[in-house]
Amino acid sequence: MTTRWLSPEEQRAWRAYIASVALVEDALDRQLQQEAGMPHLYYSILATLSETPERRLRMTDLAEGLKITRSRLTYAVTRLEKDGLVRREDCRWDKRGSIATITGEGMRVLERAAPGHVETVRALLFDRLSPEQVGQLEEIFTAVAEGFQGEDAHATADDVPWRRRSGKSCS
Amino acid sequence: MTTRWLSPEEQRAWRAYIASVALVEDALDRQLQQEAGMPHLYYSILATLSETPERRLRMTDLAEGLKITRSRLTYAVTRLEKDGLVRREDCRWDKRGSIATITGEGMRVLERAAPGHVETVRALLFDRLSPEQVGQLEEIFTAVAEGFQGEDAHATADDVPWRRRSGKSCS
DNA sequence: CGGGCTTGGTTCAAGTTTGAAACAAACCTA
DNA sequence: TAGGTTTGTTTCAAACTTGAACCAAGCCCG
Repeated sequence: MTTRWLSPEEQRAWRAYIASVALVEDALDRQLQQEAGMPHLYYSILATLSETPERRLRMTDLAEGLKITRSRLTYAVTRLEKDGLVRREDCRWDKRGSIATITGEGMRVLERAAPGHVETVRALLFDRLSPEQVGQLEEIFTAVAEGFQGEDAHATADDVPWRRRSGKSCS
Repeated sequence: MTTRWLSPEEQRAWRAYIASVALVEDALDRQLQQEAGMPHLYYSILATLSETPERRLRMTDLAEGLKITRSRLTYAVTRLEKDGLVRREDCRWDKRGSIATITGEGMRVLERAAPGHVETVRALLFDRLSPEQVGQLEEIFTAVAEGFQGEDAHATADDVPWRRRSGKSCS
């Protein structure tokens, strides 16, 4: 089948998207590195843990929630643990499991960094959008994210190079 | 001033955005790694060079166009050069300058990879959006990107941690 | 001309990410 | 219940990114 290239409008959209994502991620990383001494992902790990009822999450669930690989998470948590912001505990029900908890110190760092982070997100993104656009943004990326949901359910997953096969949640 | 936290809707939009960006970038990297043996950025470097009238660009211009740091580009071009897909030439007008050109082999690799890449972009993004949403996407990220334009022009740039100071284009 | 500042690019070490391989514990199932 | 498969996590080496430091080459102005 002959390739359906991107239309001019799609191309413009794609380019604007790619450029913005790079700029926003960079800016976010830089801001958080400055104010909290960690990149955005690490902040997100703390944030995710802090929002959980027990302030703890199994590694796999955390990785899935953040859409990152397990090994990336392992590395990040090891660093955060070294910094005393996160602690690892054993899972009582499943001896294979490892549970990450945010420490008091972790909470303090997070709370100290949060305002600046939110300000930055606003400055970079929301301040530049109309209320309708915020709604559109949500719909667009909800749709995009949905495209990935249940990936491994399909038998075709193996054929498709861009799909990541991964395990199921089980916390 | 007390922090203006994100509204629930903003929060949903932000999360969907963050998750999708991670998923899309990963999928893109994986697909290109499979089919072209290089990550998305490297493909973009080739693509950018190929679209230029002379199929060449100064390092700084290339870096600015792709919104990446010079050092990142240096590394990437070194690799691509090692693979024979890009060549470095001296800039005659400015002896400091270095110009990256895409080689014939680079063009071939690019052309071979392009259809699969476009397919993937469609599958991940455009196939999931209505025509109106494509327009919205473009407007949203054009606005976001514009927020960064002329960064260094402002005297306040130094105060703001998320801004990257960089030189002007001069090709 | 002769510093001194700016610009274009690379280099280097430290940090991060990737993907495959290794392990161990849980889960079948015959 | 033994043996094989799946699941949860880590490990390891190779690749990549970051930011600061460095080196030239252009520029500017007295």
